[in-house]
Amino acid sequence: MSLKHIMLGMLREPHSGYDIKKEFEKSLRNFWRAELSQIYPLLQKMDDEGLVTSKDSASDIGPTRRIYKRTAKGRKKLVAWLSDGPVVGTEKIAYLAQVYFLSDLEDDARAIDYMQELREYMVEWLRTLEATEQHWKSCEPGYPDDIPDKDFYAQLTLDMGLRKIRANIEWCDHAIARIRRRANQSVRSA
Amino acid sequence: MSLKHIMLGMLREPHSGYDIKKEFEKSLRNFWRAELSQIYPLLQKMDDEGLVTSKDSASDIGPTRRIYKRTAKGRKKLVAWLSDGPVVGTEKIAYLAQVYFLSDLEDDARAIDYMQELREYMVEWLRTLEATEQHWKSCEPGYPDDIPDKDFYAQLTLDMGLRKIRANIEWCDHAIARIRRRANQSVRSA
DNA sequence: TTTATCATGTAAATTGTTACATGATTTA
DNA sequence: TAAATCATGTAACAATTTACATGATAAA
Repeated sequence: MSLKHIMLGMLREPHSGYDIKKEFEKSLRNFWRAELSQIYPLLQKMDDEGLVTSKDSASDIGPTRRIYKRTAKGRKKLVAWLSDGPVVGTEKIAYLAQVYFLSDLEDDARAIDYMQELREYMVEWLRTLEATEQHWKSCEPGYPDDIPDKDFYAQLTLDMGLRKIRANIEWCDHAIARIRRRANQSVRSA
Repeated sequence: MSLKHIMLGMLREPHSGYDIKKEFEKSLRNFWRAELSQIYPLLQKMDDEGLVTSKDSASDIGPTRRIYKRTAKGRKKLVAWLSDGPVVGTEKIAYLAQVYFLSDLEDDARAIDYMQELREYMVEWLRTLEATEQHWKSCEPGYPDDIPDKDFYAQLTLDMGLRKIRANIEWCDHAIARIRRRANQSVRSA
């Protein structure tokens, strides 16, 4: 159960459910996302299990916020998750499944359209990652290596994001070129 | 709902639920997986919806197989899915979430262990992908571009897998080197 | 004779998404 | 005055995983 552990990671500092959602949108969206309707009940459950504590905090601009923070037990649970080693082999990448069956479009032009749309999405994504990097560079003087541990490991995932997305764009370009070359050749058998 | 469409892709040729599971293990495991307990009920549902037809086929080595094949309606549904454009932004990569919180181990050596274990997994994965490529190369004379459409698009996903996994290994190496460098430096603030 | 493979499924639990419900404050 | 943001949640549904259940054949 990754979400629980991810939230335990975030709750090193006190956060509300709303905060957690924002953190997903801002920093983790490249590898995980969760809806408020999943976050709120899970926080309550984690409270019941003694993994977090909660306290109410009045807000001047909205309703009372419920602030959670992990307990020693919660931290131990997170460390156990990390110590168990990498959680791998469960990734699902829908767009690759689509590419796998792209021949069913029975039209090279439409396959190219698909790959171009995918490329555009990746380029857009790269832009946001590069903006994030730029922001870090200007805020943290020792970026990327001489920064606090917490930021350093976060930067590692940003670095992976940048590498992955650049590899993806290159792949799209190669794929489009290859489909074009095939399309320009004489008629092939299906 | 991607699984339904993926199965419609597979059911271009007649297959049993058992066959479909094998296909996941053999060819799609890099970007999707599904259990038999999900496959069987979904096939029945798709039959009810008129997306596939089924017929029983006696087997000499086991129980009667139920063979499914997509209908014209099923194929249309698949084409609609592909035509809708890339399904993106829903990927969940648990190991990146772990790396993000690796500072909670509060021990560089254990973080390095983690990254090394991740690297080993990736190397193993690369080996299987390279074996797959080798197999194709020796079976299909025109590999990778002068092969039937269906195989060509499958090869595109293999190519992406190889690129991605190689980028991952490079990233692991860089990450390990960076963690080591930091560990050897003087004490830093958390 | 035990284990693996073939082949079907159901049941229960967990995880995740979409829709619904409320109400205050701030900005356009 | 309408829309966005703040902030909480519940309900219903969909997707996925894990465990259970059966029984034949083939290989070690």
